[in-house]
Amino acid sequence: MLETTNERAGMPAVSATQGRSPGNAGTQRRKAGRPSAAVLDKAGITAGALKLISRKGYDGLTMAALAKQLEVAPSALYNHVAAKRDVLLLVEDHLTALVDVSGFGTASWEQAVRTWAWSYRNVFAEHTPLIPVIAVLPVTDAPQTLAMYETVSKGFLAAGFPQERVVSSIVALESFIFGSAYDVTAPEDIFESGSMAESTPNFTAAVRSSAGVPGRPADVAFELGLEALISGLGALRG
Amino acid sequence: MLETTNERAGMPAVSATQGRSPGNAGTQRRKAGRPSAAVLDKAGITAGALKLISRKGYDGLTMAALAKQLEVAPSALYNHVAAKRDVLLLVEDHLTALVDVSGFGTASWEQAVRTWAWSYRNVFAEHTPLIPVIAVLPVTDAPQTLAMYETVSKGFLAAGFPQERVVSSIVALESFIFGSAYDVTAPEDIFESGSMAESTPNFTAAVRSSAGVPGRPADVAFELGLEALISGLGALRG
DNA sequence: CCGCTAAATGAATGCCGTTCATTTATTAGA
DNA sequence: TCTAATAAATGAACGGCATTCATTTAGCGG
Repeated sequence: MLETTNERAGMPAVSATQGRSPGNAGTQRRKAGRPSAAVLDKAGITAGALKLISRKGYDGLTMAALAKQLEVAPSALYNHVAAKRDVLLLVEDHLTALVDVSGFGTASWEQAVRTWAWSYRNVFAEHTPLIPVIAVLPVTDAPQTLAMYETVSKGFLAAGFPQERVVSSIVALESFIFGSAYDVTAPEDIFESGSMAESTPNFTAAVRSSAGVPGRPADVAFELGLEALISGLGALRG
Repeated sequence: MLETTNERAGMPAVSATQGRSPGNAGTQRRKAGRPSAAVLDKAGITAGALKLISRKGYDGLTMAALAKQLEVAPSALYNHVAAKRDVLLLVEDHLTALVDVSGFGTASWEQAVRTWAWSYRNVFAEHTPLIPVIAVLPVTDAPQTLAMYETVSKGFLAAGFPQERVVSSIVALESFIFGSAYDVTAPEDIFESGSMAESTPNFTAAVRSSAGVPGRPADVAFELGLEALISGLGALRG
């Protein structure tokens, strides 16, 4: 629980320990037993996971690869997390802190929601494998996520939303945001009907004419749905 | 490559082939080599996967378990699907055919969308592990899915939607539907803030007052968002 | 000083998707 | 009608995965 941020500053401890034979590429082993300075902590694990994700994607995020990244044996990770799910949780909470909630309290409700929703979608579009985790995640375990909900709730209440509709309104928006995050990852030709085009004339024509609309398709659809939700939900204010 | 559709009609061939000694629990071995009557086909694999999913959930859907369910060696499956992803695809396309599109052509656009969206959400709420697959799935590979899009597109066009907005409107609705399907699976106490309740007074109060609203929380939020989308998108008709 | 606990290693486990060589049956073509 | 190609099954094997366990070592509290 300490989360001592200091030990994450420099190189991992092993780098100072090794290098006795110059020219060794840094693959030197650490002996068994507890090291004098702790090598791992949750912040370091989070940082290592993020680096691994950005370099190799979520397929590359394995406990073995994460251990290697941190220059540690895989089993050492289990002194700090109970399972891989906990690593994903750390990453999720870290990312949620990046979502822009600054509009609440400074801008109109409509504009604050716009900023928040676009930011939220953009952050998780790069991290869709986390979405199934988030969906089942009790907020208790994710303090930053809880903080985000607090700010957003306060904004909704200040805008005149009746208390009992705040959570369901946020959930509706969030559902749209998560679904739209997936949409960003879809391949461009996802709607190419190929050989069955003749049997689906209406859909095929609609897809064709969509091609002329400026902007990324996922952005166009998100804009459309978000504005519909904002005006529809906004009408329910007291 | 044949994909002879006829062999998909009846029960999987295995049911007719086995059980030579009645009372035998079906653990009988088959010799190596091609059997006279084909044991596997895509319809049988789909049915086996669905049975497995309903009994053991998606964690229980492994290639080994599926093979056992179909009384076949695991490697035999790879004569019919290239990878496990293909099995999920078969399941997805099967489920999409269960989505109710009957409102399009018979009811108002609003009512047709309502029926379609609720049905779509309910079907996939039980199958959320498919959602990441659907998101990346080119429709070419899923004929039933393509058929659904055709019916829905036709309904939107008939309701007066400009052609170039049909696809993005459907995508926006679908994003909301997929996100909401996840929401159904969330545990009841997902918003219990626990020990941090004092630092999140607005959110905690909102969660408390939500408890008084009748209906399942996921349903309330879905209703709210869906009606907002219907009125917001409906305003864009020509 | 001594024992407990924390944090590391390294070996081992069981499951998973997938591949490959092999066997056998069907089918197409000369 | 023989024959070669192909299709569909078995069974053994593979590498990778998350996770567990015994062991070693270091620091801390009584």
